[in-house]
Amino acid sequence: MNTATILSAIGRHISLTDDETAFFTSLLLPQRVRQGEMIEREGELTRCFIFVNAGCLMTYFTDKEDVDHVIQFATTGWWTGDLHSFTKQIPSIYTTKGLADSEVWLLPKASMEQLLERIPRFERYFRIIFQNSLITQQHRIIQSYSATADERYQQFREKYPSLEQYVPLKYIASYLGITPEFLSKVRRRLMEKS
Amino acid sequence: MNTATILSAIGRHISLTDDETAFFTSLLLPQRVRQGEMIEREGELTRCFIFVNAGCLMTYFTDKEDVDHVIQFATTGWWTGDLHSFTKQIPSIYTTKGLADSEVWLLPKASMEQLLERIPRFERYFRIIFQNSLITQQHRIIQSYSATADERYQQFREKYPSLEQYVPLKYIASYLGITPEFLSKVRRRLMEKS
DNA sequence: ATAGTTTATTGAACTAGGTTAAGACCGGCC
DNA sequence: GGCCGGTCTTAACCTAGTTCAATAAACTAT
Repeated sequence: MNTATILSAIGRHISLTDDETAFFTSLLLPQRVRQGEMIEREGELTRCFIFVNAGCLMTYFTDKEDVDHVIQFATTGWWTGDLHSFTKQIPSIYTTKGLADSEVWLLPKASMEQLLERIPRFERYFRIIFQNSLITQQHRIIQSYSATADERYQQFREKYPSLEQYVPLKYIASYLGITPEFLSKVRRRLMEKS
Repeated sequence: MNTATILSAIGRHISLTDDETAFFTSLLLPQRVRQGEMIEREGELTRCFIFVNAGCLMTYFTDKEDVDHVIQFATTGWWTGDLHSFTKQIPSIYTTKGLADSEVWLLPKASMEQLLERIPRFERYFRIIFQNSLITQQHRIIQSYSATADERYQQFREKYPSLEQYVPLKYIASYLGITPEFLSKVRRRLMEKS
């Protein structure tokens, strides 16, 4: 498992010396995640921030009626995990599992703190990552309130074409905030139109 | 208009020397916003990031059917504005206006960049701000998908009791993703119960 | 190959929330 | 004072999306 992907992702926002690169990579823990395997579990503390090196993960919330709600998919090049649990060290309300056999880099909380202290440019890096993520989440909220399920599905397909290969429809439905049955109807309507 | 509020908000996350404080405050532009006045408008570039010193603002999105969707309220101590427009310098899709006579500090984009360059600890400050905001938005998405309008309204009241004094019900309805008429029903049901 | 499990689809009955329209209330303002 | 524009509520009807139940198709594991 090599560091090319993660270093290039970071290189898009900040540049590092060779020493800094070496220090950073020394903090990373490689891990494999099999399809269906859970890497973080509801109720446990999130000890690591997760970078997807290959494959695909999803993070979901299980409500009081035991229904899962997908809050995020993450493919190659994305960070994921429960930020709330990670930063405050409280039990997570989310579960993260592999949608395909995947490889991830784990950055433990203590390592993250060392990293930010020793190379403050990483503050910048994560500031930019979180800022972009925030913009995306705001769009998602708007969409969920102003677009119909049909529109949301079409925009999802346009925005994340690469996900369709990994993600079962029922999880896409969940991500869109509808039932799998209704997604079926939506898909049918779209097929009939074209 | 004095800088005590904004400095204390920042002091909660990073500490500054007197020189740094002076430099930071020299970048801020004070502005008054009257109730109903728009401080950022859909279609225009967002030139400044906004800190609410007193009063209350709201940011909303107007959809193709001309319906407004409130995406954020901001009272004393909160940053607001359209991050997407601000960072990429593209026309904003949001409008921000005063819900009450308010005072804000404006931080122009160029000043923000100078600030981050000269005092990299501000990268840390904004990293933390965005990270917390991201956590909040994720909760909001979960809620919109897993809670009923009744539950969302009650949780809103618990979470932001201070907003009720400023915010007309129709905007609360919009924030919750329902119509004002339906919020009326919800409120009535709650009254009858207790 | 076969049985068992998970995923996707279909249709009928249902409900949370939307729409439309009307009236009550309230505050500003000439 | 009286009018006017905005806010809130009520009620009757409407619809996007849910629930439930049955079936088909696709994986998995023996």
